[in-house]
Amino acid sequence: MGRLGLVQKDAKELPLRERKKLRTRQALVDTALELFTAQDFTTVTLDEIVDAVEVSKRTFFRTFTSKEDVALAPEKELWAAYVTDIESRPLSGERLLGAYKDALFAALEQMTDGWEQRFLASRSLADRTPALTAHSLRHCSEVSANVVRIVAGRLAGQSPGDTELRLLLDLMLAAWHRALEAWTSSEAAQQDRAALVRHMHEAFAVIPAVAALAAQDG
Amino acid sequence: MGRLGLVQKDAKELPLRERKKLRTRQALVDTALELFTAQDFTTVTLDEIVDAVEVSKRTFFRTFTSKEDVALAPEKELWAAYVTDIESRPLSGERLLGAYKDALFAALEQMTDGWEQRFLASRSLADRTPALTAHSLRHCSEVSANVVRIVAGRLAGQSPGDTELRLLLDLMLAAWHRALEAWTSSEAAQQDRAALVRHMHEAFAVIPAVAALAAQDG
DNA sequence: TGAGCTTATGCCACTCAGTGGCACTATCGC
DNA sequence: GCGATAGTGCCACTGAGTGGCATAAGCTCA
Repeated sequence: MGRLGLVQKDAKELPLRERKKLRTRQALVDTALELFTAQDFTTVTLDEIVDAVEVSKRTFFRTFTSKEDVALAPEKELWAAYVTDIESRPLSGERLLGAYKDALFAALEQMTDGWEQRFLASRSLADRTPALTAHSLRHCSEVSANVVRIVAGRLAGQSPGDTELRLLLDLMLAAWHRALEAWTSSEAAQQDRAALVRHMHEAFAVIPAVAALAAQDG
Repeated sequence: MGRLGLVQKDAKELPLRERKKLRTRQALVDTALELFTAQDFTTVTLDEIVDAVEVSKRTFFRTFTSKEDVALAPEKELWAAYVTDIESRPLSGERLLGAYKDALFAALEQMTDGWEQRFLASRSLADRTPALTAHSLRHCSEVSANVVRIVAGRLAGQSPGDTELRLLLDLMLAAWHRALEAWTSSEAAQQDRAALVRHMHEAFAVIPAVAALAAQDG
């Protein structure tokens, strides 16, 4: 579909300075995830990371806001694509959950090659590192608030209120988190993107039953 | 109903050493919330807090795990009561959402006098402090996992699967967070416990509509 | 191609959260 | 009261994150 080609073209059109910045950024993410995976998020020190990449600590903090930030870079990439997709996606009062879900599948598809390995490493780390869990949840919550603001603006005044929009999104995100859990805890051979999509379908398939349970005692 | 009397009796029966620990703990929470509210979570330094309470920094970290921990103490208190309530609450496969909700109302009632002021301060801080938002969400997520483990064990094998149990709980928690948002952003005169309960009812009342939206596009 | 502007980087010193270790003091059980 | 058993204070240390300033690298226009 030429997506990758487009990205390369974009990259080539970027001025040298920007390309260098992106290159060190990518190097930082890669080596950080490598070191965190080999050892552990808490034991790996920032100095080890910047020494390995041969940049100063100062440069690290101009690229990332914190040690957690670099470890969650793949996740942030995904959510950025999600927001972009939602912004340009046709919406209607009904089939909202469908739109929420479809945007996530679409965002997933937009990730470049190699993203899934980084994302898997990032998620595995987050599952066993409290500090990363916390940062991940906060980012997710910020994105949710943004998405609801966008969607509410688009459906201005129409059918579902803001609270409904948000609860529905949170419900989908809850399912997404179950899917992630299943994915990261599955055997290594089943940790590619297709498997993640399967887990997402399974988790989303549970939602109707939950809706029934929720409806039966208002 | 004599609940408060019981608590006082319990406190009196505690050995002196324990009572002292509780006293400094309470002093730390109170002054920390005071200072954070007067200034700001990030600008208030740990030394200021421990100087005001006249304990050493070392003692602070024997009582709390982090600076965030002390700021979220009222919230943790509530969730501890929630888990305790769930553990001893009769459960059935149907009316699960009802049980989740009722346990929260029950936990709220068990909080001692003065709790709501501390909780309000804590929540207001959390709303405008990223680090606190993150820690709060993580704690909530850990409690969720625990609650589902408990409930799943009690309903072993029965009707709803673990995923359904978790998604339903997450849905309730999403509503709870909306209620909190409404409560903390309301005018000061409407920030007592009764008002919080009203906001909870309002938020929970939205769930059926969300269930309908979720059911219509599986 | 080079002068001059702009922007990223490196380096240094600093603050502050959090930890480990050890001596000290207060409580408890008898 | 007298050992045993805590909790506390003090001190030195690591490691994350920030501010400031000099330097180097990339960009722009002649």
